[in-house]
Amino acid sequence: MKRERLKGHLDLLLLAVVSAGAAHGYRIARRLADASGGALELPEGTLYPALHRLESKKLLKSSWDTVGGRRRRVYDLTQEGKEALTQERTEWGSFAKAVESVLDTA
Amino acid sequence: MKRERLKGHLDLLLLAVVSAGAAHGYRIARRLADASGGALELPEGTLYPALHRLESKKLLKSSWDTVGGRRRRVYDLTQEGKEALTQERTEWGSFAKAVESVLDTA
DNA sequence: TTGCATACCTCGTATTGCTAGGTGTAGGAT
DNA sequence: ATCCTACACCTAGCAATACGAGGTATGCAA
Repeated sequence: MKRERLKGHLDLLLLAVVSAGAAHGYRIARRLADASGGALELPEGTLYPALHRLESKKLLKSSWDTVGGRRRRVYDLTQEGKEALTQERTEWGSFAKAVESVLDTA
Repeated sequence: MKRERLKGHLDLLLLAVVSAGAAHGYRIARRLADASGGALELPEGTLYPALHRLESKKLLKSSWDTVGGRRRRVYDLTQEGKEALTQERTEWGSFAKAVESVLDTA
């Protein structure tokens, strides 16, 4: 997958994955990879800054957890995040449809 | 449409539109808008630099034309451009499918 | 004790879409 | 005559963000 392809769609994906249940970063990445059949394997330099951005935008909230001596930051959707996800889904739909139309025409 | 959503997909769209027949910038923008039902209306500051990029990458070639006193730069696909388009289409397909899978799962 | 999976982080870079501003032609309306 | 709209091109600088590279640390199995 060409890099930068995610640009503008990563928020949607992360919010969607977290909407399936609160999870820590590493698990989020695993879920994404699984759900996409391996197509979406996020480098950590992409994942963590993106989660921090979403938290600073108040779309996610986090809390620290310790399991078996390992610390995890667990993320969950905020109310705003749920609304943003709905909006993002809609916009993805329009965008994908528009692209498909262009590709069909050409 | 949230801005930046195009990021990483603009090349595909431009190549696809030009593949329907050589055209100058303004016409390319019109075709894109038409084919997408108005969803994809490129600002000129997006369009022209993108065309220049594609030409410098040798995916498009251009020549000047004058019609009714107005000068136009007409773009057409190179062989490399045709191959890149095929590749881009495939990658779009995988990407879109991956995103849909994630959205369906979540 | 070596290696792997788990688990987090940040800095710097490159890419690229967009805003804002600029140039100029043609033709119709006021 | 003047204004407005559509046509048609361009660039500089900004902003956003995905990624590569590098760093820290735990638990467990070979």
